[in-house]
Amino acid sequence: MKRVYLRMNIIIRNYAIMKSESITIKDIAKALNLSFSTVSRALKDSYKISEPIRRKVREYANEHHYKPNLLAQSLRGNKGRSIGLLLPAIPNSFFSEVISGIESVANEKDYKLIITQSLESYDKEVRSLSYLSWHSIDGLIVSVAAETTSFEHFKALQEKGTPVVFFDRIANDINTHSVTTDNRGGAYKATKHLIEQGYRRIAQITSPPALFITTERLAGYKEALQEAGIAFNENYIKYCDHGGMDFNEIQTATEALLAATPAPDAIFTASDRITIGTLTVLHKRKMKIPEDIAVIGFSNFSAPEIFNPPLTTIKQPAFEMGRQAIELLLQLIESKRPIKQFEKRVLSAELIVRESTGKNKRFYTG
Amino acid sequence: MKRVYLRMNIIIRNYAIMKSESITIKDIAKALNLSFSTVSRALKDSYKISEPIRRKVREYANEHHYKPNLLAQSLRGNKGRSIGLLLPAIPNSFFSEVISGIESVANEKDYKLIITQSLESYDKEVRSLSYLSWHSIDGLIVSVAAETTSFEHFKALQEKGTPVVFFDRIANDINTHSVTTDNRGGAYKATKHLIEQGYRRIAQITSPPALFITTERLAGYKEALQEAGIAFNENYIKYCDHGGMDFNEIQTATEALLAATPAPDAIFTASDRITIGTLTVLHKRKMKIPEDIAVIGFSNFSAPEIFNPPLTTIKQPAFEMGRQAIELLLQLIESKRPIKQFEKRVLSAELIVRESTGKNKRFYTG
DNA sequence: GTTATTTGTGCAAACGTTGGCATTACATGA
DNA sequence: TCATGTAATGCCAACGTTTGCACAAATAAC
Repeated sequence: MKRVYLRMNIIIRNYAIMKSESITIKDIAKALNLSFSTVSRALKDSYKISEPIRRKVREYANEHHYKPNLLAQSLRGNKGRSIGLLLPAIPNSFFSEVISGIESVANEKDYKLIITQSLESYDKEVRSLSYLSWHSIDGLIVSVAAETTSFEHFKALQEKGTPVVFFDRIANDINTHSVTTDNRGGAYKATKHLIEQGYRRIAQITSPPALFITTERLAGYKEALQEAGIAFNENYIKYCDHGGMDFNEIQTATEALLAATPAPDAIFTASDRITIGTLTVLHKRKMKIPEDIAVIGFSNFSAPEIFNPPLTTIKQPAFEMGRQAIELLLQLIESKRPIKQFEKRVLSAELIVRESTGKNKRFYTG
Repeated sequence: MKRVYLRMNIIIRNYAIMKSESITIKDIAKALNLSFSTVSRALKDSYKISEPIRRKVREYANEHHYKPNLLAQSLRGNKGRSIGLLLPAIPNSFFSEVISGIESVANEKDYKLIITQSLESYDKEVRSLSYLSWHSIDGLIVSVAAETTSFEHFKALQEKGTPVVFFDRIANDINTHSVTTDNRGGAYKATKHLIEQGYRRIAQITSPPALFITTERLAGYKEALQEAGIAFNENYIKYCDHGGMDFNEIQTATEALLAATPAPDAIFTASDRITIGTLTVLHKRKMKIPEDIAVIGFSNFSAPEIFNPPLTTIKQPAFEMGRQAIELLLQLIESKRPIKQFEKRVLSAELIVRESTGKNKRFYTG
């Protein structure tokens, strides 16, 4: 009963906001016979205002559903209360989940989100950045494009005073907050798991070598190999320079691996796009997984268990990553004094074992 | 050679924009000894301005990378040059692709996108709407939540003068532009395909009955059944009231179908979320697809061919739907006189046959 | 009962743009 | 020559907010 009442209340209030021409500070001032500055101050108790007036103003404002005009506030402070978001691609299980995490906080804190996608292209990334800058964003959240090797454009923005937070694909030489998965640890877990399952010739199809995530994942991979006394084989590492935006790139990589002698007995794919591409090629070639070759993916698929076969994955906490990225950004935006001590948050990745990495039945000792 | 030069050029220009404190109309006016109104008018040739002055202003503006302050323009016109986007969920293969389509046009036309998700909840939808309204959006693109049965909140916004365009899940009794898939035709194709493959007891797990997409899909389904002389069986239709946000909902539906006598020999799932849920349940029960039961999905998965088994789908043109939705919206926003004749665009859906609907080998005549 | 100090309030400018109106200069027609 | 017309430009207010400064009134200190 009570619940219904509350809900109705909310709805009615919202309707009112949507319908009525919204009132301004001036209206309140006129109605209450005050100056607008007093009203403004009463609303945000920013200054010494007597209690009775403050109350009167608040009450009137509430009753009439006063909402500050965001456009005016923006113009005044030259702050649009908006956050730029620059990422490789929206329709991507990982990034769309990150966006969702970011959106959840942005809405709550009344920040607009301006989303742009680089589609892994350096040029588009630079263009997007100046676009966002023009829209006077208060801050930026980025995951850099696969093609990007220089980070000057981010530095330029930062020097102009716009706070930047990187997630997942970070620009390592830019000093700011960042949130990443424990790529090294994740790759280590993945590789170790494969070794434990009896695989020895473990290949990796991954993002471009210039990206920090790539080197980290390579490091974790090497670490696990070394621990097991397996020699590192350069030929088993294939890079996708466009982050797999181009299927051919993945196909070429996969086929090169299959053609190697000896061919790998397991593949570690570094992103969902790459995983899809690789699996597509393997299926096309009628290869059995894991009998012919095992596959493990760094992934964010919503249901890897319905794949053929159910895919073993290293799952990244995408939603949480988004949440934390925007939290860090808001911290930078809203802090009074400039922040110099930056946080590099590392979220752990989880190994979820499914069938694509079943025991290697043709175990060998080579 | 030429290309490199051009590219460098773009980058340098963009850097300049990002670095320098951007100049204003006043700066130009001062430098050229003109009044701001003249400068303003020269820049948008809105008024009679002599050619030499126009040229001088334009040149100066270009040289100094003048970009109008969007915040100021917004305040003046009470138009934020921003578009609200309200959809059930961002991390969803269909919607994220739609967003991508919308984004591609929005960026090009310098519109900000304010994205909100309803998570299929009516309450959250209403709240999102007033949130968007507060942010003085110029227009709204919506796909309504599964829970929604009343559309008053949209009407309120519309009456306030904000143009609205619906896509996919439309509010049928609101008079405005919309873009949908040919749901009826798609469902017809799906059902007919199943029939042709030898299935007779065809079930449907679908969205709530209040949604237009649901009734349309049901209509197409019935049409195909009737054409084949198969009686419609109410028990074979299961609705997911929360659009499948809750896995239990799907599980219950699927299990109810499997428990029916006679159990269906094929299931038509109406969205990716539902498809995932249904397949998960079927796999958990070790049912073979299509031997034990066939599955076809209304879908937008990026790679249904790597599923177990490769999934037959009715594919919706999601990106294109997004593009058309925003095009229609911009048409409404930018039109001088009020538009009264509304367009209901219907994009056709494509049947892609894969293994999950292989021939029914235990063909029967019942 | 003066003079400081505090407390509360109002005035006005500013953010960058735009557009109505006023003004100027010059040309046209009677 | 004077009125009228027109083209080009300038002036100024407005959009809604915030905030430094001024000022009045009330309180405190001497």
